[in-house]
Amino acid sequence: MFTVESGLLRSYSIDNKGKEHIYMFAPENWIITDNCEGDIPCDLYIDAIEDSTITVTEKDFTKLTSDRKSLIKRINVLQKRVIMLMSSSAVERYQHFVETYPDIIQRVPQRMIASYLGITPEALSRLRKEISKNK
Amino acid sequence: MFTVESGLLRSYSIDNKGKEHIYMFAPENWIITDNCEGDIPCDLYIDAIEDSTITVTEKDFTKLTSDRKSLIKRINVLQKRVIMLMSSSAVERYQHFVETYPDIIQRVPQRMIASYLGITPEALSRLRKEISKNK
DNA sequence: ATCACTTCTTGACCTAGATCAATGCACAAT
DNA sequence: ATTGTGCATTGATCTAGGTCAAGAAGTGAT
Repeated sequence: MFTVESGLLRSYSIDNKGKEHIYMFAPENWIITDNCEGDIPCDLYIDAIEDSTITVTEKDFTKLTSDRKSLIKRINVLQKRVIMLMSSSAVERYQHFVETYPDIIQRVPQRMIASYLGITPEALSRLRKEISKNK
Repeated sequence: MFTVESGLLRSYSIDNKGKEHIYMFAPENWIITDNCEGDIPCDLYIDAIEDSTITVTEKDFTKLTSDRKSLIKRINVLQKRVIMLMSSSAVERYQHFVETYPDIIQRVPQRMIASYLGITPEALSRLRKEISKNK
């Protein structure tokens, strides 16, 4: 976990085509971290855009209150979502959604899943058809 | 702040064309909230997709530690980012970025801003040209 | 001054997904 | 049984932004 005293850092991911996607900028007084918990790979790189002075803090998950843990978990979900929205196609986002929330998919109408994925119901319908065809 | 005991909730925003964008689903044992702090409008609606039982907790920002406040602030930034990625055009995202981080725009190369916005450097170049023309 | 390197711009073309309009299909109410 | 009403599907067309390739313009090293 880095606290930026001066300068400017960035965190970014690299997608499967080697393309960078900047996740966030961290100027003076910002905190930047990869938000990774233990096992899960975070796919987030951090480097400096300007000469910077930073202080490094060890994040100690064992010491976190359950309340803070749940906030961090939420940040991780959102982080994944931002990265997916920037770097994945509708098909990839749908497949990721199915894997991550297999139960929810049974319980909500398709137009809502489309809305969550950021596409139209029409696009979702076609994309599902395509997937089942290639199965 | 709602804790879902059973059932399924969703939170969503409505864009300027009246279109809904689901921000997240909340099944059993999830916590869902609008993450709004006092003054800022959050543009996030919550309702139930299935019959649900929930417990309501007042979030009391005055009692939050500064550490938790900074986590919540980060969530709000991410939330805005997800909603923008789903519902706004590249031009709108760029303009929002300029307004929100006027200083950063001077300090990083354009291709990085493009990368942050989720578009290519070429698209950003054209979009800036277009904006300056219509100014 | 020149070469190498990188960023930004511009042009031509292409593709994923949006939009609009029509149809089919389930389920509920009478 | 029939009439609605909302959801999913399909087709035709359109468009924002991507891709690829070629300049232009700035910067640093020799």
